[in-house]
Amino acid sequence: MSQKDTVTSLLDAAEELFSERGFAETSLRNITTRAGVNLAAVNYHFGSKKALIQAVFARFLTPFCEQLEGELNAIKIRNAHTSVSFEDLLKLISHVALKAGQDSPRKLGIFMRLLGLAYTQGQGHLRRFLQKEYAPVFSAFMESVKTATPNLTDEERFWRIHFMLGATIFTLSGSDSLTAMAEHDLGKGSNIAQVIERLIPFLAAGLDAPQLAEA
Amino acid sequence: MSQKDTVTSLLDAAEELFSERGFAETSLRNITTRAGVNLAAVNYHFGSKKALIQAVFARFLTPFCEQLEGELNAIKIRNAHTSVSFEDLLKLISHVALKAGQDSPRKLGIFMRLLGLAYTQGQGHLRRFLQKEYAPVFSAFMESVKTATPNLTDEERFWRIHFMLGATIFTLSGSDSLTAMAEHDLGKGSNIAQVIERLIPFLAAGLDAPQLAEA
DNA sequence: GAGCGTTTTAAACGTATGTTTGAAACACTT
DNA sequence: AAGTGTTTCAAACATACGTTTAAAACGCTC
Repeated sequence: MSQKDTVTSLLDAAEELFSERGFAETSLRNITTRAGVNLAAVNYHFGSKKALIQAVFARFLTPFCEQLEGELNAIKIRNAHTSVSFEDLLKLISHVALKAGQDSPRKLGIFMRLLGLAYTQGQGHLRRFLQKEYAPVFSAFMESVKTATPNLTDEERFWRIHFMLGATIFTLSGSDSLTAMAEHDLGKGSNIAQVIERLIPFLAAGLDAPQLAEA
Repeated sequence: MSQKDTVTSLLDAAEELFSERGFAETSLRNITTRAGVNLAAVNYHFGSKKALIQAVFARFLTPFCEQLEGELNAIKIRNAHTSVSFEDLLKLISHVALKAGQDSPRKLGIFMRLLGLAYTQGQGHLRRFLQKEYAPVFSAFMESVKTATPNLTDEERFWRIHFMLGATIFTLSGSDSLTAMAEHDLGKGSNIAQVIERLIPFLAAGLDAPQLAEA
């Protein structure tokens, strides 16, 4: 009956509750109750609710970005003379993402939902935190995308990347309810890895779509 | 100096503030202050904050769905003997959407952001309201999509529709900040109509992507 | 086992929220 | 102009929130 320590329990509870209800709709009392710890524990261990939110992201994002950076360098070295295709990059990032959430199968879905919330809910402090903390790795990945898609104009690439981001975050963050819907309507469910398998050809085809003539 | 009546001012203010900050983060005092009316006006005219949220959606969605239903029937009659292509359906719905927000150019973006919030934020009452109120039109449109894409398995179509939904909601709801980003990074901004123009080929290509073999 | 830094606890604090109230102001018919 | 139903208003209400506090409990070294 190894009981987790307070900090881990808090992060676990906060992660789940935030992903279910959003940040503002989740109170510290909700979190501490589910974690089975005292209300004051959040402010004692993290300092504030905002800091707790950032810690939830950091726990997932820090190892994820380290892993991504490593694999990115590895593939660049491996393909020093040939070129890295965009589909290679897609597979690379989805592989790293799946591995980052491997301890619990739902983790990746939960985190994708959090990422969606980070985009949509106010939480200016969160955006600033993510920017300051993880921008370099993100930029490096974007540079690789750029050299992998030399046929696209910068503008077209910019927008298509965000179309892909939207499709990914939206469907993976809602994968719980979507697979439930699919199971109900079609009799066939899916797990998140299967959704990603379906997603990749869709994204690859979208990125390769015929380009409108420039103005 | 025609001053709008209280109900309209409240809906306008609520719409903007909700889309900027989310539902829970926007207080009735924020709304009534911006609307220039008394705090009690919300509960007098709408009954509660929840009812106000639903009213904001209804103001956009009711005419939108009526329009969509009409155009859908029209195109079905027009193409009684030929078939309606998926790209026709895409253009149809984007046309109706652009028209629905035509009075103010930002309206569509604002509403898309609200739609994204409806998906991500708790607000169970909202989902129930939207389901009860607008499910029939949505289903009719989906049926048309189904007959327009006979080559897709039900499962593949289900997922690709949601990939498309995600790309659309995500990029259109964030079109303000994304166009700002594009302007900053590339020196070229866009309006929402141009984003939709870029979106359509992307979505069409994704939907037509080669299909994996069934298990 | 005494002493001490760390952690947990129950209680309270101040503030902000959604909602209700009862009187005042208004619009409109007779 | 009186009367009536509707709308506005300032004030208060009860509740929930994030945060702080001071004491108690704990873990560990000497």
